This record gives sequence, structure tokens and C-alpha cells, in this order.
Amino acid sequence: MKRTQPTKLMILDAAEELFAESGFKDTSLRQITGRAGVNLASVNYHFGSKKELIQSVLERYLQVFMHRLNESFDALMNTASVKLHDVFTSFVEPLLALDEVRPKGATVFLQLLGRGYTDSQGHLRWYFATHYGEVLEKLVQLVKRTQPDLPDSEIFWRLHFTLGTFVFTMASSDALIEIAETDFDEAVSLQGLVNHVIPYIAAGVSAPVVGFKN
Amino acid sequence: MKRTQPTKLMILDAAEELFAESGFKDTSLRQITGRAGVNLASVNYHFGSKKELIQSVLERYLQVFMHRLNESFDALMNTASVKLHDVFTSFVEPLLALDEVRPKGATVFLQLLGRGYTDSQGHLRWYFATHYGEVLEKLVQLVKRTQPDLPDSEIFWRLHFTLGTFVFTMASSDALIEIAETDFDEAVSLQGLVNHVIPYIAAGVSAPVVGFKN
DNA sequence: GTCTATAATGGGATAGAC
DNA sequence: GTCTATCCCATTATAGAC
Repeated sequence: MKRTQPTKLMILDAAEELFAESGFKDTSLRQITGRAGVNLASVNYHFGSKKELIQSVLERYLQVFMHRLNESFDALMNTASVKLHDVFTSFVEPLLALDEVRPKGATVFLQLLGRGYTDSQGHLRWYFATHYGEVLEKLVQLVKRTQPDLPDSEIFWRLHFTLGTFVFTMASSDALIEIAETDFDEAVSLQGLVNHVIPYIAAGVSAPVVGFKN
Repeated sequence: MKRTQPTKLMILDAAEELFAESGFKDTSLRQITGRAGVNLASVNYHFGSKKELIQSVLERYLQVFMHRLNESFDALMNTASVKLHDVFTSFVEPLLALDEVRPKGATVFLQLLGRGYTDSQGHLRWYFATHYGEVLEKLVQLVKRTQPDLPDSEIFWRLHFTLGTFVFTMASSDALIEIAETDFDEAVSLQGLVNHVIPYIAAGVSAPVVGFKN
């Protein structure tokens, strides 16, 4: 009853907060162990290196999120008429489920995602493709079904635009929510922010196709 | 005739390349002076500190870009019927003008913008608001004119989503263009990428307004 | 203005006692 | 598993000769 938490968990919890706030490179092991109240050397004992610590932090969320997202997609693929809005809405439940992994889990995860994408030069993209390619493929199939006239390459572009919208928005969600509060008297939660962004990206992905000059 | 270039310029040119590639934090003064072929100490002599060097690199582009963008907006505001698509298209000319500042200037500028927004925790957002608030205000006015039914707060949200789409896309433009090349046999230039993204963001901003739960 | 040399700091990682 | 002490490295920045 007096035990607080295993050191390994304390490190993970402190690390993810700091990573989300300041990015991976700008967070030192000394800051992490300081906040966690554990010894500096314990990071290397439990994780081997800072790099592996970063991976562990991300994986704790990715496992839960991707598993649930996969199930959401499966359910949707067995549905008669799928709307694009439904495809993006199926991200919501898996995302909010992360609040059970950790307090503020959904927010932190999205911020980490943003950090991972911009800090580490495509490393995360490669990790996604190799570890969760199957889930991503289902996403493409679902979008394809709702937008049968969209060429494959255009789906590729628009899903990447969407990723950018989402990741950037969530990486700066704290600032955005604060501005909305002070400038527009709107008290917005993370869920509310997601509700705002879904119509935006759904409209973008389903925009009419025009002739392009590349 | 034998003079290559002033040291100060050599530093700026080398710095912006490395910053765009790897971010501000991940680029050391040693890398910069190494590529520029100048002495390490000259950075502090000419710029005072790394921080001021970063500012100088950004300002060289921002001055040109914002000045031209302001003119584009002025021209548009004197036009009878403005379409949303026109508003976003008015970013194109000021952007491409940056290729005259430096080779690959437009690409580099957009990548720097992405870096600045994600690396430095809202510092750049504040800089924008204080130095170029007038131009941003014109943007809001123009969008308002094309979307009279959109509440102010919704314009705020959607313009930030748009910023995210744009910045993220451009920060990873190299990777995206390479993927399009290998996976879809599409040879896309930066201009082509911009052409792809404009319909997406225009559709997002003009999406129908729905009732929200915040 | 440019150079060498070096100060001052902070980073990740580890050896070895407990 | 945990701690102290330390190593080794890279960084930014500066002092001072030229």
C-alpha cells in the first residue's frame, strides 16, 4: 500500500509529458528523471537508451490506438453504405479510448504524433508503414469506396494533407484552445476540436477533382 | 572579380539549407560554418548568437513574402466578386517569387515555416501576429467576404486547420514528392504540390457549417 | 574581419559500490 | 534495482592574437 509506482512506469509517464511539451530532442534525460523522481541511471537500466525510451513511449499508445482503429475499420467495411464522414468519425472512439491509458492520453498521443512526424525526418512514417500497413490499407480502401471517382494518386495526396491538418492541429491544440477561449469565449475540449476538424477534412478529401499541372 | 561572397551571406545561405533539412535545434553552428567554408567564430561576430541567426534567416524570406502577399490581398480586395479559390491562389505568386531570393527559395521558405512552427512552441505565431498582423487581418476579411455565413470563430478554426495542412505538407514536401514519384509515377514540382493542396483547403474552409458540441 | 584556442555548459551513457 | 560519481562527447560562446 505504500508502493507508489514501478520506476519504469514513472519514467514513461514523465517522459511522455515532456516529449509532448517540448519535443524529443529538446527533452533531456535529466529533465525526465527529475520529474519522475528517479535516478538518472535508471533510464539506461530500464530502456537501454534515450532512443528506445522514445519508442516505448510511442508504442504504449500506438498499440491501443491501432488495435481499436483496426476494429473500427472492420466494422465499417461490413456496412452497406459508408459515408466519408463515417470514415473519419471512426478515428474518434479509438482516440478517446486513450484517455483510459493515461489521463489526457488522447491529447498527449496526438501531440507526440506531431512531434514524431516533424522531429524525426520520416522515421515515424517508415515505422507506421511497416508495423501498421494493414490498417492504413483498410483506410485507403474505405476512402476509395466512398470516393470511387478519385484516382489513387489523388487519394494519396489528400490523405497526407489530412494527416497534416490533424497532426499540426493537435500538436498545437493547447494554443488553439486557449486562443478560442480568450478571443471568442468558446470553451473547447479536445473532443470539440476533433468535431470541428472532421467536417473540414471530409470536405477536403471529397473536393471535386480538377485538372492539374504537376 | 575573385571575391566569392561576403561571409555574412555565406553563413545565411548555408544556415537556411541546414535548418530546412534538419530543423533549428538539430543543426549546429559547426555544421553551418563548415558548409559555408567560414570560421566558427564568425557566426557570433556577424549575428551575435544562434538565435539571432535563425531570425535573420527567416526574415530574409518573410520580408519579401509578406510584402507581396499584402499587395496580392490589396488587389483582391478591390475586386468585385472574390472566390475563395482566388484568396488561396493569391499565395502562389508571392511564394514563387521567393525563388528569386534564392535558388529553391520557395521550397526552403515553406520548410523553414514548418520547422519554425513545430520546433519553437508558438514563438513564431507570436512573431507573426505582432509583425504582420495587418496582413493576416486582410486574409480574414477576404475569407469573410467569400463565406459570409461562417461565424468568426469558425473562420479562426478553419484558417488554422489550413495553416496546418499547408505547413505540414510543405515541411514534408521532399518525402511526399518522392513517394508520388515511386508509387504513382507522378513527377510533381513544388508548384504542382501547391496546385493539389489549394482545392483541398478551399473545400475545407467552405464546408457547410454544422452544429457542434464543444 | 578573421583566426586559434579555449572556456563553460549540458548532453547521453556507464562503471562499480551498495 | 538503485545510487554516486564520472567519462566522454558536442554544443554555444568568447577572449585575444593577427
